Amino acid sequence: MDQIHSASLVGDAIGAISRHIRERYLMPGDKLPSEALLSKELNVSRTVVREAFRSLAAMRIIELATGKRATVAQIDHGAMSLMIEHGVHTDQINIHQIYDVRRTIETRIVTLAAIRRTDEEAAEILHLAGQMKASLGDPAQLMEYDLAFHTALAQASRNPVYSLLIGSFQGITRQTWPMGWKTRPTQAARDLMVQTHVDMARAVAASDPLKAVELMSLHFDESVRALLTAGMS
Amino acid sequence: MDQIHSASLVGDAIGAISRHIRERYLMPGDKLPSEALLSKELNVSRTVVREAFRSLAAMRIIELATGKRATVAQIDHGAMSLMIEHGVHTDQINIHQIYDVRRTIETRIVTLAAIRRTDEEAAEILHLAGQMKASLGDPAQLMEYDLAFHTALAQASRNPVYSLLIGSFQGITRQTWPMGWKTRPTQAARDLMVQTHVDMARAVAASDPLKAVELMSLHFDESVRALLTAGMS
DNA sequence: CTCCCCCAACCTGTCAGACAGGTTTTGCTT
DNA sequence: AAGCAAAACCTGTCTGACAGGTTGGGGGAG
Repeated sequence: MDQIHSASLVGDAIGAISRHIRERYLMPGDKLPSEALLSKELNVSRTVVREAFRSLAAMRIIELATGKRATVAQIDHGAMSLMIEHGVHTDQINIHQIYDVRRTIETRIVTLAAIRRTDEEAAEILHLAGQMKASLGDPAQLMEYDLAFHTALAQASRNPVYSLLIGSFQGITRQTWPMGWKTRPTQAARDLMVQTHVDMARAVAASDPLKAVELMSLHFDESVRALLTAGMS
Repeated sequence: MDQIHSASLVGDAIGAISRHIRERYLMPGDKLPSEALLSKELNVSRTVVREAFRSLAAMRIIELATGKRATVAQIDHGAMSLMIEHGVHTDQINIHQIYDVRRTIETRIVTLAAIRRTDEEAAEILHLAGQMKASLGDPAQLMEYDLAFHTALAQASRNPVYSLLIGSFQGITRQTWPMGWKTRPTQAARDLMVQTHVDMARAVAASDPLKAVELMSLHFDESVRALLTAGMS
């Protein structure tokens, strides 16, 4: 019954299921075998198959739903977001390090967005910047439009890896954004922050990557300064 | 016994355990309660707690080991690496998109590395570049030194998020690297590729970020061209 | 002949209990 | 006081059971 213990039955099952997906070229939405069938094929109990499924679902490699069969999943930032948050909460990553990465990739994103955006995307980006301006009195709402703005830019870059990364930082950004906002006490500072976004949207709409990058850099310079003022070492 | 079904018992348990880590400020290495205790506290079966543990372990938020209690884990690129590979295998991400991201972050990494590297790190980076040169006849070995070289640069950037990202791309790079190598058929092309790394290592050791960035850009220009030649659309 | 509804078969979510190892703690012996 | 061995504890896996969600197909109504 029991063969050589390579590592753990669950680990082996994860490998077998991954291989199954790869070898059959399964695409997102395609169905996987049922737990019962896999447990028979792999000669392990349903418990083991279930734990393997859970592991893959945690990484968003597959998707589970009650009653239905497991399916191959679309890439999604949920898992990475949790991992990043965990890193920050356990002092393995700090906010400045995240800002450095965001600055690096977002300057690239905005360049690509200015070059590749469709007209619909340009309109959406302009719209979101406009909504930011309209939400100056409601920080929580403003933050959501801000996040949506950067997500839309990533989308317009036409590179799903950038979307994935921006999404991954969204969770932790949501927890630190208010800190930066509070340190922009004057109306002028707040107007500037929002205006920078509006101008950036216009630069992207005008297909002017250089201008867009300049504004993105300005935005991050300003944000990092705000965080420092807030006492984040 | 059964209260309102928020979503799923396992989902709730994952939340409860995450909260436990956060609220008690647990750090990597700290122990979590046993499965039996958690199942009693959360009023669920051990099955549910185990599946929650597996999910968190898949995201490398906690670490499991037989006999021992679960512990809080250090951030690690294993899970992200699998997610990226899954994205590529299911045609949701292509190699060029990954190269664009790598180029973007590695030019930043090499700048930071040139500024922040310790003398030990500089020596290690020079050593790895030297090993690449010595492995010109053994592609598999050369690839490993190449990967180690870029990992060492990320390390020297002193930003764990860059290390995490570089590590995440390593799995898929390992699967595509040989393709690029084969399209450098002449000895001159291969020498150039390795020499670029040696020069880059020297620039980092000399604390010359501008030169280092220039070489990194050159390297990626060349790599992307190689991939295109290999017929990667 | 077509359409719709409902049921049977299938599938996942959760529980309880059991047992084989690996790990830690305790307490006794020397 | 140091060291060792047994007891207590813990995780990995299996089995069997049942509630509830999902789906395809067959039969009846129109």
